[in-house]
Amino acid sequence: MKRITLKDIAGRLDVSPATVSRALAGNSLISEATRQRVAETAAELGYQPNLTARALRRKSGSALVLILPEINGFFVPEMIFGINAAARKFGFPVMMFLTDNQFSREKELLEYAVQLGAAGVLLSISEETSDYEHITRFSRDLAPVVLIDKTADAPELPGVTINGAQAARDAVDYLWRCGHRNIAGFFGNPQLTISRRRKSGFCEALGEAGMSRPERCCFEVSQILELPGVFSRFRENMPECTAIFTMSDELLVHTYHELLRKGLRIPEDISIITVSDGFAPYYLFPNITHIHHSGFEAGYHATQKLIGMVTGENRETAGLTLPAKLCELDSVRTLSP
Amino acid sequence: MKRITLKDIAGRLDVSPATVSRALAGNSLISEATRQRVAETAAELGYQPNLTARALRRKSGSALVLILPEINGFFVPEMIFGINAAARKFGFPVMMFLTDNQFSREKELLEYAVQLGAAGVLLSISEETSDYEHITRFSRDLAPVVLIDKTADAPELPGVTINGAQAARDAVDYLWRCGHRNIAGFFGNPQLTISRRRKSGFCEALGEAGMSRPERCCFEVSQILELPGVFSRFRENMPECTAIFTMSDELLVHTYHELLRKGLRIPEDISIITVSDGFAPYYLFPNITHIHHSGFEAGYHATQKLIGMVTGENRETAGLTLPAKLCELDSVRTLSP
DNA sequence: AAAAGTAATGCAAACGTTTGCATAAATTGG
DNA sequence: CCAATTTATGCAAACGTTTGCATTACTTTT
Repeated sequence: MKRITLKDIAGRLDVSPATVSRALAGNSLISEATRQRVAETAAELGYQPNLTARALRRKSGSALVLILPEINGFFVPEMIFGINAAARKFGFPVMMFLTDNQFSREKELLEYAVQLGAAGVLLSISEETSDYEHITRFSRDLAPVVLIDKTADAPELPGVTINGAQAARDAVDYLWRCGHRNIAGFFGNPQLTISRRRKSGFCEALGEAGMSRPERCCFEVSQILELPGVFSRFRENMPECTAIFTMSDELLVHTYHELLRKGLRIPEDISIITVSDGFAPYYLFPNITHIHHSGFEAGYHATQKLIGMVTGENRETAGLTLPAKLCELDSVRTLSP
Repeated sequence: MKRITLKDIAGRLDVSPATVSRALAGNSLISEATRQRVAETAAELGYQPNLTARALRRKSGSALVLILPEINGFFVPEMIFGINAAARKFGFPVMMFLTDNQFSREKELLEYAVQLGAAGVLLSISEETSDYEHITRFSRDLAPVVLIDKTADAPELPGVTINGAQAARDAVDYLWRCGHRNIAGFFGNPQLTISRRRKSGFCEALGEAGMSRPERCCFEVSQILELPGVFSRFRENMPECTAIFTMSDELLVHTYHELLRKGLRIPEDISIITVSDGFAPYYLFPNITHIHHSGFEAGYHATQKLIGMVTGENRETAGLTLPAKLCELDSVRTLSP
């Protein structure tokens, strides 16, 4: 089927394609009468603008490119939902790509974003990424970039994330107030800024509470498959542990599984607290006390910020730190002194 | 920064843009010598093709459009992973959109796919969709469509999914073999073909095993928030129930939660089996016996099929039914007769 | 009534590629 | 050595939109 173009409408009405274009765009130079007629015939013929041609003429498309290291069932779905909500609100399509946590692929995909004429890029950096030059270059020369969730320590790159250190501190403080003195923390890949931030918040809070060498209480899990091994080490090193902090939902559910497998009851034998977007905590039993971090909000705000930069309405490139809030459920026991 | 175009390369080498285009495309008309020189200068200048211009000239882009009703943490992430794997392998970008399970939005997005010049569409239909005319029209006039996971009973539209009825039968047969005679089934929105198929498989299997009125054992949950209410009804109606079948991961984890909340032990007090892509079953405890349905495979095959249709290599529009396999873990108890 | 201004529209180029056709140069055959 | 063929390249149009700059037809001012 041949697609209807501006020329077809123009031909029907005996006006020029330019007039039709302007009429549909609501240009004030066009008389109300023709605007009407154009709108009618466009509807009648079922005209659909060719966004490819438009993008070519305008020298840049309207699509946002979303680059994620991977897609798992935790946090990412809600974040994508938020991204989509904001993108739809402002009429931007979203193209999604996965880097599989590979630096080389992250670079390739940024180049690909150039080829596609992306209006802007939402990037969650890969585990392997420690050099941000490809990103700064892209954002300087080509299109705005906003980092999301897995952000970097690069001040010139705006990022949207929670204050991970604070979230970890809040968790530790809460456990401490509940009487826990023997607290373990489970963290993801230490390569990632996000892991380091949460770990340092955790350690600082323990240190300030008077613990010496809080690093002893930290367990790092680069790949989720390593968890059972790390968990065994944890059991050997901290047999008296009364509470666990996990820095993500993924660590939570797998740690939960290990705990139940060892016959430990939550929270009678051991307490657990996590950072979460609030889904997993509700389908585990008992419901898991957590520091709530909305994936939807992160996605929505990052996209809104990016669109602001794309349209030029928002020039400031400061990042955004989202609040995280304690959500007290049933997985932490209060110890009597 | 100005992007490098074919003309820039052509200017440097004193050849025409046409020659450069052909050289880079590997056209055999171009001499080996110039092909070399072109390749070198292209690399030197950092040429990146403008895919927008290419799409305009070719009258259709290379992007695949993925339309999903929603994005949750179950099944969808793996499916997207599979889609991305196949799309990358063949060099197709993927644009993702969500319908929020609204029919009107599904239609809008299909139109939008036209505007974007999609090469093909992967569609998982919304809960509200019962009329497929917009889809058949699109696939007839514009670009190929492959339905995925949430498919329709429309023979002219190729779909990739599991044999849901068979999966449900397998689950029932297994429970029956384990000695269970009082089996309940939990199903999603009955509007969806996928729910109806699984439910009918469930009922048929129970019927063939000798149960009268197997519909009594079916519980339908349109919105996951309704689950607690439906679960209460289940407890009243089937107090002697010894085993539960859930048709999806989402139903599984929430049912699991309700069971534990009521103090029921799995599998001592009650057995549970589900259809799953094999993630949730491993992080719950005990590990959940399930009929395994790979989301990755579904996504990968659907995308491969779509690309085959796009490139014209694969003309046949028959759907694909993926195998589902029993994975025996620890959540089903064998009852002694 | 001529000059100046305003309103509505058209012309044509441009965005970067691709491709049918023409052409030029090199090679072959007679 | 000329004609026929092959090989390599260029020209120009096309894809559908947008937009600066004319142009036309009115209306207002002097």
